[in-house]
Amino acid sequence: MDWDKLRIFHAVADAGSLTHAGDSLHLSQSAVSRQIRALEESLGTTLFPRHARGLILTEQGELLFDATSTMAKKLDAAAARIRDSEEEVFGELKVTTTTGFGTLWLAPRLGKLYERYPDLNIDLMLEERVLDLPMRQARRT
Amino acid sequence: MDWDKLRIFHAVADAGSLTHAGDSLHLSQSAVSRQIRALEESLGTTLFPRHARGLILTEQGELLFDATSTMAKKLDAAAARIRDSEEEVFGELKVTTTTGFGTLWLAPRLGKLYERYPDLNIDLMLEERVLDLPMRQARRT
DNA sequence: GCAACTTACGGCGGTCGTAAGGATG
DNA sequence: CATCCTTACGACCGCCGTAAGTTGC
Repeated sequence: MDWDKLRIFHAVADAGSLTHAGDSLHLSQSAVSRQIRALEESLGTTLFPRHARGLILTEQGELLFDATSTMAKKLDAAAARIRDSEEEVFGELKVTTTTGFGTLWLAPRLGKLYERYPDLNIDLMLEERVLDLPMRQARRT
Repeated sequence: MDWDKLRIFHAVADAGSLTHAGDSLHLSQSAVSRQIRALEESLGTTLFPRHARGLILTEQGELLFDATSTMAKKLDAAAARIRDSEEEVFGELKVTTTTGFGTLWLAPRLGKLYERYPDLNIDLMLEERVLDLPMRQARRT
């Protein structure tokens, strides 16, 4: 089963017509029609009565629409939480390392890290000696 | 957002590796890899740490996995209920109509109906006169 | 007749699988 | 060193959009 067809179906059931759903999905009416037909075939059932003026869900359609509504809701909530969780990474990060390692390995990778977490303040300290970590000179402030 | 990628993601998180997920999805490992990458890009986050021996979910991955688990569960339940609801149609259906209509319009369509509901027993009575419906001669037995 | 859905068809985009490259334990 | 993931590449499948046909009101 292709889950993306469920997304299409949900839009159609929500919009009440293939045409309107196609607009909001940026898809042609025929594309939506084919997706729905394929979904119906994979489920072995009819989701919408044939040829109604405004589409009405069958009993099976209602069942599926309940499911896709929950799915859409869960997905939105999760996406929102994911976005939030990314913003949680901030503050200062103090890093100490040897010059060679810092230059050759670390520096090229810091760009991506900073790109992902703009609120992260990175303090890179390059020295030839290795800091004594138990002394807590390298810590998150 | 392509919902089908969520299905792939769910299989991967469930299996714990791209390779194993590919097996159960009947997809190659590289295909799965690309789907996951595309999903990560569309979400702007990282779902799995790079290059771990057995894949481990990031915090965002856990969030998404919660959602897809619920989605998969809802979908399965709905699909089961849909299958059940189809089996509810059974019994005998007594149909009366004029010969012309029955032959030209109705008969070709009964095949599909019977195909969908094998438990439905159709009793087709062709007559030239129209039955008097209020007399309850056409009823569901 | 109009508005909506279905279906046929040609074209293009996307995804697949294979295979080679790089990383990890 | 074995296993897993990533990436490059060529090919193919499938889906899209257009447009014509059909149905219901």
